[in-house]
Amino acid sequence: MPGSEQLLVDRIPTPIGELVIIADQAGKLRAVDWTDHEGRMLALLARHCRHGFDLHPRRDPHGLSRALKAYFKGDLAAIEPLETATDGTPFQHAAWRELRRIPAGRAISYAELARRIGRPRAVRATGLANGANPISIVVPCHRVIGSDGSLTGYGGGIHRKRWLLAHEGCETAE
Amino acid sequence: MPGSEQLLVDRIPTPIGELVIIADQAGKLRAVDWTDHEGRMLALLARHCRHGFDLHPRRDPHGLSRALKAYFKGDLAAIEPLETATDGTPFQHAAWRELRRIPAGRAISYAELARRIGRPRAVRATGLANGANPISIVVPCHRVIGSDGSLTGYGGGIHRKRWLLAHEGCETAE
DNA sequence: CGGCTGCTCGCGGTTTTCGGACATGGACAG
DNA sequence: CTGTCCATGTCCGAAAACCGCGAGCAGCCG
Repeated sequence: MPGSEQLLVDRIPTPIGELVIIADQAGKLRAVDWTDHEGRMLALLARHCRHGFDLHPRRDPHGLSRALKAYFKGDLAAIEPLETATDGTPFQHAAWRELRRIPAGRAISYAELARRIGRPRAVRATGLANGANPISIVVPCHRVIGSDGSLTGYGGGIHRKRWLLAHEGCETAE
Repeated sequence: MPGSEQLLVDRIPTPIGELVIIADQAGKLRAVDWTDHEGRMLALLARHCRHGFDLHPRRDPHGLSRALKAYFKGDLAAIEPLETATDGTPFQHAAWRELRRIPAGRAISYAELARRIGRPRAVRATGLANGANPISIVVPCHRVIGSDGSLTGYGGGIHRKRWLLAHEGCETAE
């Protein structure tokens, strides 16, 4: 079918569940999410690929799986150079770009994130944009927590957010 | 920009105004419309090419312009073998496919068209699908008229519909 | 008082929902 | 013969709902 995106998909195990990795032929990440939320992820993808897409299983596409495995083994910086390609509104892009500037081991509040993208009052909207992030872990939406230090929410489940922050050596309240 | 469609565009004069012809690299027609409705056409294209598209001027792409010129010179069958590639809903595709089965020189009613695609009661909807046709002339939406023989409507203007039907040797009321 | 808890309300981008318009025509009432 | 009503698919605009928040305030307890 002409015009339909040809995507590469791989799956890797992690201490907190299996991860699905989707890349395009240019080597850019299109989506990363937990297997048990695969439906939601595919729905997100489908919304942006109007012409449909084909998923081709491929071991370690463009070295992306290797990088993610390294991250889980303790090489936190392994995911930093990875390139991503996502659709989304200008507001969402601003939020996601800002997320990648948060270093591992740090966590900021939703209010702080809103401030950094120049929309200090769009606090709740920032939370929404966070939840719409198609690329878990690499775009570290888990590094944003409540102003009072509580973990608030996470698409993959709070326990994973807690694990990831601990893995990155971040002391958080609660 | 990766993922954006590369399209070829040409323009030809006709007795009833300039025509814009848009083809893809595979040689299939993507759109045909009158210059004075170009805005509407581009909007239609944009709706279906989410990732954007680039238009490259090209004389007579894949022989399509030549075929259309031949049609206007009297070789009515010249446009019949041309291949098209369009987006659209299943209902629209059914309508457009059925349109191409109407021979030059014939005109049927919206009700008859609705009957032929198996939705005898979706008469008005058929008119809408007709109006959403991106490929004027080649997909001959002008060959559909009111049950009482009146020309009803046409995206490019009624006068063009009348001219086209006369050009094809079709005697219509009004 | 000082500190903590819990509730309420406003914030703003995105998604969903809803109502209308339209390239018609047949049935039915007056 | 004329007017009215309705079926039917799709798009568009407006309006409302939805939330991965956070500040402000009342109430409660030592």
